[in-house]
Amino acid sequence: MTDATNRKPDYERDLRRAGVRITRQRKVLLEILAEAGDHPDAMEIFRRASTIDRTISLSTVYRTMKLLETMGAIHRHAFEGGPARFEHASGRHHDHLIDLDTGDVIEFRSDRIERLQDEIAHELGYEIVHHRLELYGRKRRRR
Amino acid sequence: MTDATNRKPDYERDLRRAGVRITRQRKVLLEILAEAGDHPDAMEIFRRASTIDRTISLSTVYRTMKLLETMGAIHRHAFEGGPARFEHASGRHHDHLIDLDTGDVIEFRSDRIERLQDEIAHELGYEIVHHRLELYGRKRRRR
DNA sequence: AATGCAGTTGCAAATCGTTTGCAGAAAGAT
DNA sequence: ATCTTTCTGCAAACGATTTGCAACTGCATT
Repeated sequence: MTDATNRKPDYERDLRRAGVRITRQRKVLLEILAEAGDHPDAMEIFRRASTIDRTISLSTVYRTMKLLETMGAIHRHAFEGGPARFEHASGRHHDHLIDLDTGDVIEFRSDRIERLQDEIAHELGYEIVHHRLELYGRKRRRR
Repeated sequence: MTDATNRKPDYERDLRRAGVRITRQRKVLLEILAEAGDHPDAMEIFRRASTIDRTISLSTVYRTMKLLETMGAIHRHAFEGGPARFEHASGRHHDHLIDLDTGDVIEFRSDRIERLQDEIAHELGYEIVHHRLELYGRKRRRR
């Protein structure tokens, strides 16, 4: 349904289409999400937004994230039980490798793993709705 | 190191060995964890413990879970960003399939997936310390 | 069995991340 | 320009978890 191949998705159009208003603060947050190359949490998004629009509130960040999530525009992660971190849902599905030393998040995908997951769920009598695969590791000492 | 094949691990011995005291409340909590076939959260553990020992406090549940976790005696999960849920670490490693309708947690394991994960991490220049694979799905309509 | 002390507890208060009630502000249709 | 409805900021509420503290208790010692 949603065009998932575009580099920069037109969130505003989606929002308009969903009948929600395009407010100043939503524009700012959308912009930040589109530009974010990482996986910021609410506080970090709030900080970034504040530099553009001093009046934005943390509540609005949370409310907007929830809105965008239910619209399927972003994904919410909670690595290691930490605070929720967000990323735009524009690209292809992928999983995450978290660098335990730096906290960096590296994206990857494996069709073979996806296929195996489906097989397993199927064997157990289930249909997968979504899944979450997180690898936690550290850089291999380069010898 | 730790005997991972036993049905019922001797937590008490491990605790003693680690130089921590075997208190009345720890005995109760250990017992509950050993018996739990599910993945209870702190409040649920507290409830179960209360039926055995009326004086146990929720703080002690949390403190003990943290202690056992750092000892490697239990694992902590946070499915879908919910409250932490615990399980004893005695058995073999496994992943989880969460039934979205009932909340049931089904354990499974796949050596093939584990192997693929290692490969992927390796390709990215990483060594996996641990990982987390959660499948969220619903029972397949039996036709 | 009594003693001593560090480790442990229950309680209440604090903390963290997140949500919510409310009155005022501002989209967007008319 | 006006109206209706949605949205906002603020502060207070919230749920899960942690912590400070004074009282208590394992347990090693006499």
